[in-house]
Amino acid sequence: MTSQAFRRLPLEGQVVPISPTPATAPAGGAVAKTADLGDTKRRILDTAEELFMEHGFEATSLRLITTAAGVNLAAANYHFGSKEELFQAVFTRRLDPMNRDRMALLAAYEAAAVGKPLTCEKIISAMFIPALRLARDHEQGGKNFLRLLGRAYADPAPFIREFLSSQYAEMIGRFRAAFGNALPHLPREEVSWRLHFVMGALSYTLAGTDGLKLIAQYHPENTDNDELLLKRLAPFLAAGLRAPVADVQDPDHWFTDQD
Amino acid sequence: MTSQAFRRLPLEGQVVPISPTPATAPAGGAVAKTADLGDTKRRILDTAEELFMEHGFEATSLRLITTAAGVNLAAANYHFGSKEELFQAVFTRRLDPMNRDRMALLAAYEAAAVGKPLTCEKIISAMFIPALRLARDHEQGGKNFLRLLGRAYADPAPFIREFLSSQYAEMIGRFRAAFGNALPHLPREEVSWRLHFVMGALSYTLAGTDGLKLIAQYHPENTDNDELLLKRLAPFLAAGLRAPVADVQDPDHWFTDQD
DNA sequence: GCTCATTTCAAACGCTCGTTTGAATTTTTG
DNA sequence: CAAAAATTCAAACGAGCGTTTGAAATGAGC
Repeated sequence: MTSQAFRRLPLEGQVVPISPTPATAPAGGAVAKTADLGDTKRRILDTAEELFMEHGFEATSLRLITTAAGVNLAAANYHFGSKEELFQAVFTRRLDPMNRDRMALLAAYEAAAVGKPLTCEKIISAMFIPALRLARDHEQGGKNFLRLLGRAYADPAPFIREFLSSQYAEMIGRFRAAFGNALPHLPREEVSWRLHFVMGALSYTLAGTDGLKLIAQYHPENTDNDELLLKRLAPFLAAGLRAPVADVQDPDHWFTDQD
Repeated sequence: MTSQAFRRLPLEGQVVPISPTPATAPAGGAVAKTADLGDTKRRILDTAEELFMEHGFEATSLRLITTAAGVNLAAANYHFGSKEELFQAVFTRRLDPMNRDRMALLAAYEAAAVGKPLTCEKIISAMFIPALRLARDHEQGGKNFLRLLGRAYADPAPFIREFLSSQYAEMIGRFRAAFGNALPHLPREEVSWRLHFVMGALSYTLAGTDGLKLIAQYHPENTDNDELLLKRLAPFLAAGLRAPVADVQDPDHWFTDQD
């Protein structure tokens, strides 16, 4: 507490108010005259989003980011404080509005259903539609972010895990409750497990790593068919959610017979 | 090609023959007198497995591994050549026998079925049982490895992706064919997609990151219930695999109505 | 017991990393 | 236009990285 008392940070920095109209206003791209005003921050964010997606957090250096963005190395620390804070800023910019949309959409569905429980497909669509909007609106940046998000789910770095947990806590709680209402016969614990599986398939799909080159032979470059992808995933997950509960007390069926 | 002509490597190293009886012989643990013979290599492998699982590839340094293993830093490069080769050795040691078991089990099921197509549950169990055996046999090492494996699926490092692809190519092909026979009404492309989703949920579950603290409130320390976990996952996935095919040509149902 | 190959060890190499610094520059303000 | 604030810049810091080296220690074979 002696030498590093105050770090130089821009006065505007760190406080990132959620834009009231994030979808309609391109957030800085409309102003034509001073295109370079506040451009550094956005350029760093965009480039970091792409490179973090491509190489992961640890393997992406600030030098790589700032060089690719065409800005000075020190600008990253000046505008964001540290590499971790930059990483979080990349997420907050898009994840916060997306989860807000998800919860708003779920609430709209529930209000329209006036008490009746929603179908699983409906709840799943409340999770998917905001993700698809993100993928389409910011044409390439959005897709980069979804892949980055999918990979971050599996990143072992503690600060990433804690950050994502805090970002997702509220949304997960709402959707768990919704699935619980949609599947009243299912034990609450089973609902949690299946929501876990849903998140797994979703994040793995969004990550688009295609680790096993499973789909590559059919879609060597799956450029614009994120919709198609999620439209195949939704029925799969809905059917899984509605599956009969396994008899956990009778393990013999699964794991002993091998004929 | 002038200075790095030949690297010093142990004569036995790099060539890791698949043990004919990997499950019965503990592979080095039985010899009591010379417990330190060849112990360095195994200690490095075990420690690397645990630390790679805990921190990921990039964030785990060789110094961290060798210090925790109680061996000299240079021993890692001496026995394995490089950090990447050590990483691959960690995987090969367990992944190769596991996938071999999976294919053997699938073949045994198919032989017993004499031409009749297997059920999805049966095929899934051929994927799960060897993984469960791994989790139980080497009591803690196996579980560490499964979590490491789940995380590696989402790792963006190119050498990891290529390595896993080559390791999995044969097994995935066999299981895709099996699922194709089990679900003859499904287009082949749809089978590939659903196998992709299965791998996603499986890897996410095996990784055990529990990024969103979904299950934590019920199982703060899920120590010995990997079986339970996979027994919940199997019905979920089987139901998803059998789900009716989505009408891809009619996107309106999913993505336009929001009432 | 001597020889020779194998393994271990401490030390160093060159390099990249995230971060900091202080001056130069640009933008804003009065 | 001058003063002040905000931003950019080149340069450097200390630390940690993977890897290499050559000598010391340990093993096996005759």
